[in-house]
Amino acid sequence: MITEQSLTNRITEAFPFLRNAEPDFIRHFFQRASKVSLSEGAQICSEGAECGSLALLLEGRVRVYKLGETGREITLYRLGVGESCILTASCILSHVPFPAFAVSETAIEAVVVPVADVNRWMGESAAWREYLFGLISGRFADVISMVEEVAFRRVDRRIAALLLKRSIEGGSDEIAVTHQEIASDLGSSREVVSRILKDFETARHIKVSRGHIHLLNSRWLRQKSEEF
Amino acid sequence: MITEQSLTNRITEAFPFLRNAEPDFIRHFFQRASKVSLSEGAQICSEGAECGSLALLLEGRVRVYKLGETGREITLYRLGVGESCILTASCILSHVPFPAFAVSETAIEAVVVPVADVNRWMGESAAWREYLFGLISGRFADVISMVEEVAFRRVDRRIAALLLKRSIEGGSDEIAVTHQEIASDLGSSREVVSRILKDFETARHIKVSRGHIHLLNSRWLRQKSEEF
DNA sequence: GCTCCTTATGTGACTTAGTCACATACATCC
DNA sequence: GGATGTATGTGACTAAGTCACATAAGGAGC
Repeated sequence: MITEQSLTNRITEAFPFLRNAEPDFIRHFFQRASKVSLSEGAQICSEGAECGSLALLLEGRVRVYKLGETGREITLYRLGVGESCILTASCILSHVPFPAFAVSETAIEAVVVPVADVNRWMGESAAWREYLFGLISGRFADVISMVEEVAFRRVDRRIAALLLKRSIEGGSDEIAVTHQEIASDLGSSREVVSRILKDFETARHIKVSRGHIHLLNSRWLRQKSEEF
Repeated sequence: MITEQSLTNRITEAFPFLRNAEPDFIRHFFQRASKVSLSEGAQICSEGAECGSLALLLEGRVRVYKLGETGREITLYRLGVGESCILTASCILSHVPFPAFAVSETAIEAVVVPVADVNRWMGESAAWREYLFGLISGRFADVISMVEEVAFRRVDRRIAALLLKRSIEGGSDEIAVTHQEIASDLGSSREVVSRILKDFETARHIKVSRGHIHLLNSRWLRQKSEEF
């Protein structure tokens, strides 16, 4: 049960669908919700696990990824504030085991609600239903474009796109990332990433140092990322 | 509106969730539904299209696929009797354009219902809700395992698995498929498939002829497909 | 400052996959 | 039985992934 005014305000801020939701639903929601915190790097869901509750992200970022038999990884999508572990929801609602891993990339605060309520509210609140459906479709689309990426796009272009995205997100042309992290994001391998980054550097489009990449020529990277 | 007894029976047969659904919902469903037929090879949804209705498959099979800029294709999943173009549903419910192509692989009969009802019934019928959610999660899981396949599994193993699956589905060790079709299914290219099939044939595990593949050694194929 | 240690990165040699530009083979329809 | 369209074969090349290492960069502790 969440009652504290400042917290309910924060939650309503992070989840705008609550503004337009049915008063009854809102009341139930805060009655049944509780708040949890997790530190960075915490395993949130493991492959095959059954989820007993749904977490709505109030603060922080979560990475959902697949792990290959060879140890390689690929990021399916990320969750930010206002989103929720929708794969969890999907599993909850259809009683299917979770087919991936989820891990916190930053410290996290979340609002959690029990499975039973997630289900019940589907029938009671249009706002809740639309919120969940919107998330699921969004992630579904993410994963589909991931298939497209992996199946059809060249790794050098995908790396260029990733560097740009990170630079924009971080608001700086200096980004803190290791080659391994890039590889795990893209589902490629570290050596391949290293080699391509080296090529970029040789052509003076970036500057690499241990754990950091400095973008020197974003225009070129954009062009590269848009080829095809 | 569908009233004919034999047809409503057939529909209830294909969509068991209707058995346990609320009587009111069932009545509305048949009131608003209509039947359509499509021939093989018909384009059902195109990338970027907005879908105005939801189709529930009564007979036939649909392939949903992505098209790469280079012309290569990859199958995301297939729909059979009792399923429905859930990507459509997902797009309907979240007002997002359809991110792929769907085409009929056989002649098709389907029950279609207007978007507005799809939405409204979500609030009115638990059975309907569970049906749709079940489908979405199922497809979501399909696409996720597709990402895994493409990112991590070797093409020869994927081909072995595909041959076995087709053989089992068709109930025969003789399957009618071209190399191009296999490539389009897996998101690979025809030459690669041809070469791998040649290798399989040289090792006497299959026999290839124009448009057909004969499995000679299913046990070996299974083993191959299960490596990793 | 200097060592130790962990983690990050570099590299060559090799295998697997995808591309391009063709050549050939097969089926069937007049 | 030749023409035509589709299916398949092939070599040469580029891109990507794997393996087995070598090397280097930075922090912890002294």
